[in-house]
Amino acid sequence: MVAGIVQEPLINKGVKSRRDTAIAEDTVGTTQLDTVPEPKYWHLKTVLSEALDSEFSVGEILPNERDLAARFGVARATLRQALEQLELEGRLQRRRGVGTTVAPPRMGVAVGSEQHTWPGAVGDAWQLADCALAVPPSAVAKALETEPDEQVHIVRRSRVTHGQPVAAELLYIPAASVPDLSGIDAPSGAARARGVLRELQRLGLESQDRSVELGSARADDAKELDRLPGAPVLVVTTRFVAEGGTAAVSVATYRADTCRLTFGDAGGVEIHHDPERRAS
Amino acid sequence: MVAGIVQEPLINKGVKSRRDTAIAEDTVGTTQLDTVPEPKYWHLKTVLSEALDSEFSVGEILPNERDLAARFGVARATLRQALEQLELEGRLQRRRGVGTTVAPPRMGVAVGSEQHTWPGAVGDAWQLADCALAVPPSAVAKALETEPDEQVHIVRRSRVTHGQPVAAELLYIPAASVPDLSGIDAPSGAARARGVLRELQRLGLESQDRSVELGSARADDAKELDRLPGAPVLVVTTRFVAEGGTAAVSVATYRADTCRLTFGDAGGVEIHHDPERRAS
DNA sequence: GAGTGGTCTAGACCACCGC
DNA sequence: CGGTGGTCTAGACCACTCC
Repeated sequence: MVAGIVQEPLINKGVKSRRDTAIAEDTVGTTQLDTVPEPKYWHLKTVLSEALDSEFSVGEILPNERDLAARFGVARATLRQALEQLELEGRLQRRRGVGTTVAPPRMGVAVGSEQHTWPGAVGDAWQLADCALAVPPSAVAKALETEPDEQVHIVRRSRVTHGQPVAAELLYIPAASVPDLSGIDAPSGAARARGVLRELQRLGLESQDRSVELGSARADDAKELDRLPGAPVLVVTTRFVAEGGTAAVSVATYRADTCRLTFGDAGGVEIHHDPERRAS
Repeated sequence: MVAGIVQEPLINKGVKSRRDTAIAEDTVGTTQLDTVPEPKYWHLKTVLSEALDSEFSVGEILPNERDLAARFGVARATLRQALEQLELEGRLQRRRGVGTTVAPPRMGVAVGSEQHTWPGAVGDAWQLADCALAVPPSAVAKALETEPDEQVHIVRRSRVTHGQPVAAELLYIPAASVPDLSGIDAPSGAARARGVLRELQRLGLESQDRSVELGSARADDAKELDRLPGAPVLVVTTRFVAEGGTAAVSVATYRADTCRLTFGDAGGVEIHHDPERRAS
């Protein structure tokens, strides 16, 4: 669409001008009848998105919010609304006290292959944290078919990819699924977690089903994922079926900003999803 | 946790009090040292979430934002931050000009069974809309292994569950995948879409892989999904492999607020995910 | 301490829905 | 038309990070 002509930068990085390319000028001549006036933050998001494509590279830091807002002639809250959307789409990364940087493309994270495996099988991507005995949330208890006040083993694991934490998981395992824990000395910690998973793997896994939904990070997950509480996450719930019943339930919380969950036979689908260009 | 004692309502629905149960009083005696003062909107979200559980039923409408803000003694923007989170988590539904209502639990939406099938196979959940010939976005072109400026068939479909639109899809099919379209008269529309899919189904499907990521609704998708532009969506990208190459790519946009995507052997996992009670 | 993003306020006006 | 949520403003202060 844009011809090969020299373009004014959408954002003057170094120098501070009164305002850079006022929004009112719109992007080129939109020729659109003002039937439905788009919100400012939406325009802004589009302009910023294009600027990110053409004028910034991954990891580069943007001007701060106050500057950007002034340059575009909008209130900071309005600018922030645009930045929030871009962050939600994985285009930006913001860190308090540091600044806003251009995010790398989302990484593909494999979530379960066709062949069914128990958690903790060789070569899986998870790192054991610890293990405790506690009453699960009622929704999980129902799936496990345990009494609402019955304690189960809860194994915490975390997943790191490319040196970055991407997911935190809670694995709920009823005592009935791991009947013989006599060989395990450790009362808690990674050693015990390892032991519990080893016992679990003795069962024959019949099937597993999974669901994915949007959620927001609880305080503890947020901390582990190096995000603020409330950050958007993809919650992957897996039910492991063995011997006719639910042997375990896993609730894994993935960073929605940096992760693209991949399923299926081969590796990841290599389509980097650019929201502004999805249509034909 | 809450004993069987009579509780003050967290929200007085009918009557307007100066403010209902000030936030400062916190939820019961939290006994927590004020080491890390939680943001107001986070407290608010918790309180509202509990109120939704105990005092409201699905479909019930909440007091309007100005009232609620006044009752809790916060600015409307702060209240809205809490409501936004609850909407993101699928607990609330807000409609401009109407009000805020309590959302039903997210519906499980099956996204592909273990056995691979072409889109348009008998009994799939999609409804054909139309078909056009156009140049796909570059990311899709790369996955299809077509030239960047090569036109492909683009079939639009939509998915309705329980009378509600849940997803909009764009199916990209290179001309090479459907070599013989001679039997199809219609130049466009649902009839042509049907014909193109029928041709596609003649190929042997070898495998398919899928990815899921968070996105925000484009204007046209938003309209079809009955949401505002920018609404959070789960973008499911599927690559269909046949005869050693990519025969088609599907980009499906699901409403993140109302849908829980389910995968796997059996039906849906029946864990309704309540974010506030995920931990033990 | 200086600079960043995160939270919060108290207003205002607009777009939309139903009556 | 009145009432709803959606957008926007111009401030303020706070929490955090880095120097």
